[in-house]
Amino acid sequence: MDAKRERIKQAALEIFSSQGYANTTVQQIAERARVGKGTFYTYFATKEDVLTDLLTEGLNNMGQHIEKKIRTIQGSVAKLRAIVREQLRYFHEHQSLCRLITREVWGHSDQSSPLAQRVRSSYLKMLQEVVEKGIKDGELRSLDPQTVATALYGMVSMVALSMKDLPSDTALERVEMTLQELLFSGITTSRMITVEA
Amino acid sequence: MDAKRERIKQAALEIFSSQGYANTTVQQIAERARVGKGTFYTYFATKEDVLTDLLTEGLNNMGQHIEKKIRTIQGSVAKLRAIVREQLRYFHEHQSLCRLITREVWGHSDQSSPLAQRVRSSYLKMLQEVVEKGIKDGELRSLDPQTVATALYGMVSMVALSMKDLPSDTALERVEMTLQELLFSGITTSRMITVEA
Amino acid sequence: MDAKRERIKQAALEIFSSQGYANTTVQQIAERARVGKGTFYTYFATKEDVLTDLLTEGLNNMGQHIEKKIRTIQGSVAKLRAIVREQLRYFHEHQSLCRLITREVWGHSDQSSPLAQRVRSSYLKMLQEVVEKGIKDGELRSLDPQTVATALYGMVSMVALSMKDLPSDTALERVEMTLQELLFSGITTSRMITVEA
Amino acid sequence: MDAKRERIKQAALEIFSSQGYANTTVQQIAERARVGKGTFYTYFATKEDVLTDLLTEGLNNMGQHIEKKIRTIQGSVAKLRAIVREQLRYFHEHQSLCRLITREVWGHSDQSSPLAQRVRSSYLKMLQEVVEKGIKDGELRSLDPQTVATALYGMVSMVALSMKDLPSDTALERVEMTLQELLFSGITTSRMITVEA
DNA sequence: TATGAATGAGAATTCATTCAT
DNA sequence: AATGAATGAATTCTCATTCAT
Repeated sequence: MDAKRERIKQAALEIFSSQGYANTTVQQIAERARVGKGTFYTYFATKEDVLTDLLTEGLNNMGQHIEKKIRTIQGSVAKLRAIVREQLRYFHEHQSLCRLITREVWGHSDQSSPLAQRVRSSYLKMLQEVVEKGIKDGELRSLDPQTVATALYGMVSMVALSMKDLPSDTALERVEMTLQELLFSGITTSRMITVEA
Repeated sequence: MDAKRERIKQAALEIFSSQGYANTTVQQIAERARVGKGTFYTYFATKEDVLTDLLTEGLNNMGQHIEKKIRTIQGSVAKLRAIVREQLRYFHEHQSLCRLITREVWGHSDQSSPLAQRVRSSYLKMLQEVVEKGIKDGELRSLDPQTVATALYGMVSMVALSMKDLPSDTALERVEMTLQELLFSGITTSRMITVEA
Repeated sequence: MDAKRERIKQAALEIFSSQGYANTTVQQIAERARVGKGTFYTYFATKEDVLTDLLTEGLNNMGQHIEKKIRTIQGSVAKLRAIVREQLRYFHEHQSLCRLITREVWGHSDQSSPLAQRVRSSYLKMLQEVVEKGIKDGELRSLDPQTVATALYGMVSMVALSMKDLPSDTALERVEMTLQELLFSGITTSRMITVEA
Repeated sequence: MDAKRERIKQAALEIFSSQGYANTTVQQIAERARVGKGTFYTYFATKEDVLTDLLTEGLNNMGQHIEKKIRTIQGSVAKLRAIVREQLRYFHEHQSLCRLITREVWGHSDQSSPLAQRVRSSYLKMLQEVVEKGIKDGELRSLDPQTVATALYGMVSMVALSMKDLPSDTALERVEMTLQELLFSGITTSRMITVEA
């Protein structure tokens, strides 16, 4: 039964996300997954393994989900719009995952966790490439792509984390619109005139 | 000697930030602070107390630091500019604190940690008020202030976390400019025309 | 299929001998015997049962083997010679068994393991009887039979344990001769003159 | 208090010897030493560390004790006599140590435990040298020194293990005399005539 | 009969906290 | 005030044994 492995992962995700990885005991995970403590170790070699699994799989899934959505979209601006929309929805729907990534990936220094480093960059790299393309095509302003990608990611994920547990769909849409406006047109009423180097 | 208390706090901050709160032992903190393990408990009742201290004090300090900077500044846009600048510099200079907040405040669900809740909102509230004022004055577009405040915070802090350990001052300035441009004027070359409700 | 039972015993013996009983898992035994872990329990009720089986059977086999060899031999000295020769060869050929006996039988206090007690004495008793007969017949000097039997056993088995894994037959013969000389004629060049009580 | 370290070692020795290392829990050691379980780890890094300590120290002590005794003795035969006497008394007085060595040193294959290898040879080497000297001086017959040393060791230690817990001193003396006779003059009434190569 | 997934009792080890000095 | 030795609760992980297939 591979359903058991999934049950364990799901249980782990939920508890990790609410208490943090380090405060979670294998016992708790097993109980929530309704399996024996020993069974946990039939499916995962160590407690850390579930974490790794959850993080890589979670980010991979989101990455694939989003890539599929934007593949057919023309134009970098439109692509970025879709990314904001999808990342927000994904993290909103998988708030536990988002919290886990924030805690265990962004909350670690690169040196102390090579996993964090790896996981972090996989998704960001895609964002960055979209931004670079947009700049080359003249659709986007010439800003440092890496900074832009990170800022976009940070903006969306922290907003997702702030949303109360189950806001109505309209609330979600309003938040999304706010982020889109902010990101694409800026916060000011009058457009700044900037002379770029 | 109150210097000892500060030494302990500083030591704790550094180790918490690089290993995470839960993976840090009181022994390690004491060693780094060059005091005996028992001495730790002369100054703090529990290990968690240092964390609480660091988080509240850290965010308070940043809040006060920034409030002082913007007090004399006229105009909401100018104020926000200053906030972005100062928060980025503060988090860059205190990357440990930033990481700690990300881990222990944003990485927790509100329910599981009332402290997180409290700490989180104290700084955000100020941001939000500046945004609200700006909207009322017509300087800022009419976007949801809470979302904008959170987005701004997330953007800046994740960018701060991404900066390699000791970038040159010019690098810092370039990142700052990118964020400013992004936030105030948006990412697109052509201003979106949006009809607002 | 009773071959399976033997496969399991053989596998257990080898692993017990090299890692010790307590460090050996049923899993390892099953793997080495090329059966499923559950199958182990078709043939043995508990892990300890295999150990008991191996020890009693091993010592019994050696006992029978040796008794058969000496049955037709006349004279106690000749009998003892044969015993030294055969025990050395048996333990050399079954070094695993010898190590197991040393570990699990001699390495336990009598109280803690009645099995040890029983197993130990079965073979020693035979030795002792041969010695007693020899003394009565005037072939052997009047030394305490129990001590002599134990000494002989200890001498032979520790030497067997010391022999590198696969010494040539001539090496084995040289060792055997050394033991025979030592035991029968003593270590000194000049015969000690001892007045016996 | 370094007495505590000794209490722990003594407790460990006793329990290891009666139940075997692997069956002994740190809990049991701590209880018998009348300290908390955690205290055990103040003095020893791991459970294995006590074992190592006991084995090396035990054999070293015996080695030194015996070397001191024989240093002033002239003649190899006399030296060997003293060795038999002292090893027997030492192992009789420290039966726990003897059992521990038998179990954990002789009961392991060399490959599986480099410690065993090392510990085993340290004492045997000394024995062997005495034998070699005796042969060179013509006091001892020309037998393989390594085999003789091992045989002597095995003989004495297994006899020591067999002695009921607290035999009278006269019993001990009788056993000692038996071993001496056996080792030096051989078991037969008539001296074997052997032509040596 | 053969199997291996499931399980929980149990073991080593860690660590926050206490307390006597 | 400062210290570190002492402690036991708590945690991860192992493994003999059971049992449904």
